[in-house]
Amino acid sequence: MPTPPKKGTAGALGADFFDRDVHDVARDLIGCTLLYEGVGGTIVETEAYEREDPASHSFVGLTERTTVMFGPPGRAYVYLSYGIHSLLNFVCEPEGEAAAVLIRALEPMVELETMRSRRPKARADLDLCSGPGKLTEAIGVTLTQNGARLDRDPFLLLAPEGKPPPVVTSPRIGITKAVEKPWRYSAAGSRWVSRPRPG
DNA sequence: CCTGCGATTTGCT
DNA sequence: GCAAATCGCAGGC
Repeated sequence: MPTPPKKGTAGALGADFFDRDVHDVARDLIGCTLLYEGVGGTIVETEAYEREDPASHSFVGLTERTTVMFGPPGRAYVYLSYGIHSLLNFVCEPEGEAAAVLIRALEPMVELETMRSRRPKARADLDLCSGPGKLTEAIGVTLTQNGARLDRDPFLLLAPEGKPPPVVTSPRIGITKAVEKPWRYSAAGSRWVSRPRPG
């Protein structure tokens, strides 16, 4: 059977990209372009969360909040952190599993002025998207996008145009369980990652 | 450069 | 009832 042509923009990442090991996805997302309503940039930092991972929301099993994580891959899992920040994750692995990649930092590339106006507290462009709560504020992602497909508007995810950058791993940030797992993935040497800097 | 703390809401025990 | 996948500000070195 010939492979049917893929719909959507050339190079756009579909559900098949996310239907595999969450660590492979987290690593391969570094260097990809993430746009939300035409605003965003290059992904430079992610973290992987597994089904049987004490640091993952999915560890407690299927609840109202974790329903999206247990659902099909290629969807957005957005939740409220510390009562204030919306954090954006990409659901991975087959339906019934529950793994997700947290998007932690972007290099701002498109619609810089829009992002600056949404984040007046950012003193420099380095502060626009250098954290999971910062980048959702900058690109405009909110809780209403929980469960939304990533392969259609208003999301646009593109594979790197050239060679993807080298990736370094380090321990995850802001968790209290499974703190030793090196499941934070960053573009090597990037100035756009969050604190503390890897390495 | 670093450390400490309050904001503010939800979800699970 | 409390901990939480964070951020920004204050204060000290």
